[in-house]
Amino acid sequence: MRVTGTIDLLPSQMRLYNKICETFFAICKLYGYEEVATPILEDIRVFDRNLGLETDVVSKEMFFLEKKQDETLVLRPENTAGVMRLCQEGGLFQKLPQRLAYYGPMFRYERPQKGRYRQFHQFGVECIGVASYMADVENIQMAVHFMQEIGLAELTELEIHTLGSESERDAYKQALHDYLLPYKNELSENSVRRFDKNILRVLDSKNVHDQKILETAPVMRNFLQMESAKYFDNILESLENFGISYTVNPFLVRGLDYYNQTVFEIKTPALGAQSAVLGGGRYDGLAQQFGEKTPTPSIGWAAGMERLFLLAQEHQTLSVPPRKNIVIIAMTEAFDQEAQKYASLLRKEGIACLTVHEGTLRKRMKIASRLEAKYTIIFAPKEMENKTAILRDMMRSEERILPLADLIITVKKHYDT
RNA sequence: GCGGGUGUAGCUCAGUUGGUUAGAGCGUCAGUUUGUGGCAUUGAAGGCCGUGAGUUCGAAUCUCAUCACUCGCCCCA
Repeated sequence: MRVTGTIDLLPSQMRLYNKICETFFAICKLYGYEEVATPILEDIRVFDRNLGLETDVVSKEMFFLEKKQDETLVLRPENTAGVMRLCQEGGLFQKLPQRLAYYGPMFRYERPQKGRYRQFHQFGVECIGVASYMADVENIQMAVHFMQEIGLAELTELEIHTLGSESERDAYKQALHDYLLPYKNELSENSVRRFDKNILRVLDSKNVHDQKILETAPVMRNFLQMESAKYFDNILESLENFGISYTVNPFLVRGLDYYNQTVFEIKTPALGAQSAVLGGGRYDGLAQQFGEKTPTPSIGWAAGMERLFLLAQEHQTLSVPPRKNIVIIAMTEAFDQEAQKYASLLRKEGIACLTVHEGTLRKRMKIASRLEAKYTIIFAPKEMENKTAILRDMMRSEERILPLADLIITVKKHYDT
């Protein structure tokens, strides 16, 4: 009985899964991002105020653990706040800039759906302490690069927007509120809810009448001061120069309160309702929540492993290498020891090797085949009399008889070809 | 939290207006000159028809409940 909202991964799936992980960390290495790890368990205070008390993630989606005295523990619902905590407690804010990466399980108590699970895994990167817009560009470039490397570039697209500074955003929200208020009883039920909860989300309404009202609504762009506008334009210009295509989505609103200025998402139409596979943005104010005296320019993103995995699996965008095992078959028990001995020798050479001890030769060959054997070595009575063994190339269906003394060196020679 | 759909073999699914021993394909296992895998072929095993109650002479099939999965809404990765 699997717990609701969790998934198992079979060996065959795990290979693709690991390939995605390896790709992520290879990208991190190329951009100079170092891996960190924080606990899955955190004090609730890491998240509640920092993500926003009114956000869904905090208000209804966290897994609580039994209270011990006056501390309340939760399973982390995301990891940007956790990384900020790590930076503070590990003294990393003293040595800026920091470029950090993480991977691990996150937990949100939601209704499971395709690509949405209660335990899911996020890849994330955070660039802390670089105020230049080049940090944004680098970060986004990295995200796009990651998509390309796992073959999802064709299936996804980048959307970007800016929320401006906190004061600019507040001014805009106020203006939007003032504009929409007279229309409030005309708005769709959904938009009314958004009006009260997160007014920017009203902009994203699919309702035709709502859209008509929104046609003449104030736009964010006009509330940006010179500095913010220039910052955003610089990013867009750079993306174009680097050949990264994007769509400016003025309705892009992120679900966590700590974002300011640049926000972006990588979306796919191929996953049903779960269109976002990666999301991120700037969060210059978050470090202060963890004790920094002044705003610390920071930007990062997180990608959902399960969503990437589903896309890569369904669209077969990533090839996983064959296992390339060597399988040793001892045809009679008398050769078991010998088989193990040669298996050990091969492993010492860094070559993956298994032995098969049960059943008829036919049966054992089937097992070797299923183990994706590149070569099968057969220790058979007739050949063993002359200190030789059979080496079978499973792909080519060719065999030859080799002196035992040449076995290791021959396999080693052909293993990587 | 709110809607819709589906639960039959390891997997993907059939199962006719309720009617005797519940089927297929794939997979598994065992054979097909007992010293050779993939292909082909023969055969076998494998199901409390999600769970509980009800209607009925009789339920995989109808009703209710419950659980799980799934797709949307909301939100997000």
